[in-house]
Amino acid sequence: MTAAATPKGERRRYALVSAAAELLEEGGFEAVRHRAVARRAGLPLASTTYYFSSLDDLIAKAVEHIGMIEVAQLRSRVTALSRRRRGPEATAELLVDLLVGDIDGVGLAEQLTSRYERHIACTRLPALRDTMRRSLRQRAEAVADALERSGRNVHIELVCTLICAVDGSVVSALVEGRDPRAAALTTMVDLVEVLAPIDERPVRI
Amino acid sequence: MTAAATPKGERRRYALVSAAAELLEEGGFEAVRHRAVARRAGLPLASTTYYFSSLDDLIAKAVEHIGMIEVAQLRSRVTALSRRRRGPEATAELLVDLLVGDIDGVGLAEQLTSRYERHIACTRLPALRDTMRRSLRQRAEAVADALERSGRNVHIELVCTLICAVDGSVVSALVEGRDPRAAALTTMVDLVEVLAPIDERPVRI
Amino acid sequence: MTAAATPKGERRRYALVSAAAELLEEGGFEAVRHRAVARRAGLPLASTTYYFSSLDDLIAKAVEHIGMIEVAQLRSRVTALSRRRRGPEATAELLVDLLVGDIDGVGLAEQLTSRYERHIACTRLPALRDTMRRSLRQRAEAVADALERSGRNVHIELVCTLICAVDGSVVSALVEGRDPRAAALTTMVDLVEVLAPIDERPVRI
Amino acid sequence: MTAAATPKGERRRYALVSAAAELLEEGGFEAVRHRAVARRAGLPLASTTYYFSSLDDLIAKAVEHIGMIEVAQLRSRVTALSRRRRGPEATAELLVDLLVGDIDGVGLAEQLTSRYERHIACTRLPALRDTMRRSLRQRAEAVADALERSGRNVHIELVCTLICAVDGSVVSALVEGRDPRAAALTTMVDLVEVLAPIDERPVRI
DNA sequence: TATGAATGAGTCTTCATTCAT
DNA sequence: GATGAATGAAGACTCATTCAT
Repeated sequence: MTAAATPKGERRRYALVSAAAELLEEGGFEAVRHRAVARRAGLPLASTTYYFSSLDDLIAKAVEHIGMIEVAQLRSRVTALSRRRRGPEATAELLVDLLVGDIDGVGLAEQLTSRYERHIACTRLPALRDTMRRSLRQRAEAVADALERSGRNVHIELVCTLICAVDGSVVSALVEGRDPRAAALTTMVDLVEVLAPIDERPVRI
Repeated sequence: MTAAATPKGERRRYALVSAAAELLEEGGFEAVRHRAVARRAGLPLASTTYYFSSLDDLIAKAVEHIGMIEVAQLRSRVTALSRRRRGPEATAELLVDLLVGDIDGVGLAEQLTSRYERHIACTRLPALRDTMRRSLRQRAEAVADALERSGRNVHIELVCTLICAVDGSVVSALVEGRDPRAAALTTMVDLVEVLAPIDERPVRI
Repeated sequence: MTAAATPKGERRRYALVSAAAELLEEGGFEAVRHRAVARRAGLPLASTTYYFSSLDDLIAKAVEHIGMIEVAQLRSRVTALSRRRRGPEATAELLVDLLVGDIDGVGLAEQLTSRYERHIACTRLPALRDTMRRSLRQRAEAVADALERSGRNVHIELVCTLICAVDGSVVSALVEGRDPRAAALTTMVDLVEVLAPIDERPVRI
Repeated sequence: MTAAATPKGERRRYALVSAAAELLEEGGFEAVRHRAVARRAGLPLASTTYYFSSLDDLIAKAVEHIGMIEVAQLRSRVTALSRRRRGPEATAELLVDLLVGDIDGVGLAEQLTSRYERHIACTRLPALRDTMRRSLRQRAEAVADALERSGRNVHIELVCTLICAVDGSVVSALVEGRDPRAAALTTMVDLVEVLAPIDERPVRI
């Protein structure tokens, strides 16, 4: 506990969390092992148990870490939002861009796989639930914010529903080996009637 | 099919697959271990490698097993479809009943968790892909069949989109700790405009 | 025992011995396993224990098999002996040709490795001793025969000594990764004074 | 070097290598197993994988260990060389004493068996090659040194040839169940003409 | 504060052999 | 006569965690 207080300790904690996060994205939960994390972080094996009470603890921190990165990335995308055409199709595109864009250099499929692995992991690892819940809420808020900034109507519940549809179609695409973005876009286009009220000036629903 | 009819070896294979499937549903992929499967099946450890070339092979068979059970269950539900009210709300309810109904005694949440774990596992374990793909296709077909039998219009692509939305909302509910059925129903209701053409007599889309 | 009496049984025994011999040459003693032999012979696993009392028994038969092939090969070489130049150098070459020639398509190094593995294996597996002893004696006799046929003097003890020198230099070459034939030839040339009396008409030693 | 001086870890490593070496000499390569080594060293099973990256690694270290012991033993013999008679017979005896003397309490036949097992093992286990090569070179150098110290002429190539002859005759004796020293001596006597120049004052070859 | 050392439990897998048919 | 089925024992190796320093 106090270990984390030192600047050096803080740096090491971060290095370990960061390494664990990388491994988590690359190889799933089973790839996050004490040894692997220590090696990736370039730190001694025992540091993993010194800075974290258990492997589950370290994993939890890694999940939180990725969640924060994802949200930060999403927010910066929202901020940088360029002017877009209006209309449900543009809305569909906007949502897909926000939700299925890759964070950085890592492969998109790998990133999305990891994302949904973390989602369902919450059921088996309840310790992750709060973290994930917060991440999901922040994600929804960021998407809502993006709609607002682009002069659209925000129905927060509807936004959640659309996000679910995107998530579902992305997972489906991952199973089928299809392109996740294309799949999500198709899904959104199918839901054009639902998108309409978001896009219309005079809210009517 | 009856125990007496199947030779002993086949019965043992089945016992192992069945045990592996149980463990998979109860504890996820990492719970499926040679020892655990053998113990659950009441068979010697070596029988797991005698009947299956590797643990991955056994896991693949377990995934296939669950997939077949799920589809069979879904089909029997479709067959037993009671007369329902018409209207988009009834359609929503129908879809949710079909997609988020529990198979048997096992907990619903556990069952759904396992289902989506198996979905995303395809990315890391490509050997599962074909099996899962087949299961998903059969699921979609069964749902389409249900719509047809209940005198509704079938737009197969739209059906897939709705299934994705249900899947996404179920996963979301699992993360949040909410009731998956309720969540799926809410989502469907949000998509009532999309459901409408399914329900209308004269196809219009 | 009686199993071997049937023609079919005899054929199968041979197939198993032959398969075991191949595996022995290719991968050493540890490569000879029930499963591997059965697979290589295209016969059921249990046939390996049906036709042979144990794996050691099968190995012994395989060693004997290779020994007989080696001797037969050597004898045919002796029979086919072309007219050669005289002189110690020619004698050296003759000996090396006979002792370090490869049997058939298999790699020479692999064959020689297996040969000396079988030699030293006798100490750990006394059951092989008689077989190997016979093979070695027949080898020495065949070499002596070759010398006689080519009009040279035969000192059986000296022949054995020369054979030992060749064997030693071949093993040495295998360790060093040098060409076994070249190494053996060099050794023989070093022993030219010893070869001289073999070659001279009037025995002088 | 003393137990007190070496840290505990080093002592354990040594105990394991030493145990592995013993097993290697007593039972050949297949006797060197994690379990057996740990039991022999009186250490927990996991220590074998803690100190050595793999069993092959441990075996390699054991082979190196024996090689160093053999060379050290040979060198001490060379140093302690008593005044000897001259003449080829004495040279033969000297070579055999150096090359076929037993190291310590262990049985001579067992020791020699292990030696040649290690020689030919290099072909199947290339990782051992460098180690063995070094051992063999050092052995040849030590023998050459012995000849020099006893006022004899050294023809390094000839020395190697004689060593090969000794090695070959020892292996042959092991197969036949004859006394290795006697066999080696006989072989050397057969090569008396070759030994002569080594023994002669004025080098003539 | 850190960490090298250590290990019991458990991982998947192979295999020689037995036995019922 | 022949073999599919079966399994206890052992194989190499991994890993989360503890502990002494």
